[in-house]
Amino acid sequence: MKIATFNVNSIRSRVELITTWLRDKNPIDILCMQEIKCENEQFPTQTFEKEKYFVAVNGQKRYNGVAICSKLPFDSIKIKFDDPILDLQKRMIEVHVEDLVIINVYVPHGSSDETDEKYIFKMKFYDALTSYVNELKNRYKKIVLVGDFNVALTDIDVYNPRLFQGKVGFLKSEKRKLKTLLDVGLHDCFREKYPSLKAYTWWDYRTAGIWRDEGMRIDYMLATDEAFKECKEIGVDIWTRKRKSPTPSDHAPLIGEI
DNA sequence: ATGGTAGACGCTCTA
Repeated sequence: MKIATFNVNSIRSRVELITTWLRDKNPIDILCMQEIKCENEQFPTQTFEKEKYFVAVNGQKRYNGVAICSKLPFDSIKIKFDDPILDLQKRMIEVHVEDLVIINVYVPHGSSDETDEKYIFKMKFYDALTSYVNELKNRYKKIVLVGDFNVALTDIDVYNPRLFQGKVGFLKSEKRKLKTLLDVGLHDCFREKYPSLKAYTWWDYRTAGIWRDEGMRIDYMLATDEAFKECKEIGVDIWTRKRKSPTPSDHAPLIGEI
């Protein structure tokens, strides 16, 4: 099945572009979205149902919010993770589809520097997420954790490593947190399939970096051994990101076939 | 050079 992770930067302003993309470009089975920026009642559930998707939403006013749309039925929707950090904002949603556990996460951005309380929250969020996945691994073999992780891991994941020195999204401490999460037993599907391929998932609106491919790889599909074994193809789809109208998200979807 | 754009919301915050 084709699984996509896509930070949509407001679903209400993006729904038209996304449905066009879903119809014309990619038969996506499971679409995981972050930053839907609306409450559950405001989510265009019926639009996705018309496209033959089952819908699961963990919405939040103004900021954050995540959702999963699936062509295949899921038996449960998890939006509470019994953790004060993970549950503070609406940043996670989990569904079980066939023998796969799909977790969709929007990791905190972290604001401007390491001393910012939002950055501290990002560090704590990584610790809590790592503990959660570590525990979940005892009960499920095939786990796919996708989303916006707001960290680029290595120099090939940013267009100019020198420029990103000391910038949130490329700091040593947050890279270490993401590596620790991977060390629980998750594969960075894209990077393991393509060890040296440049493929960004985000380009800054402000510098119009998309036109010079000045971006970062901050969206990931992470999978346990058993799920990664079945990962046939994976790549970034820049079709929506290159539209001039309607305005695209600043992220592009990462699509993996598992 | 420390900007720039975009979105939700409401006289600003977040990314």
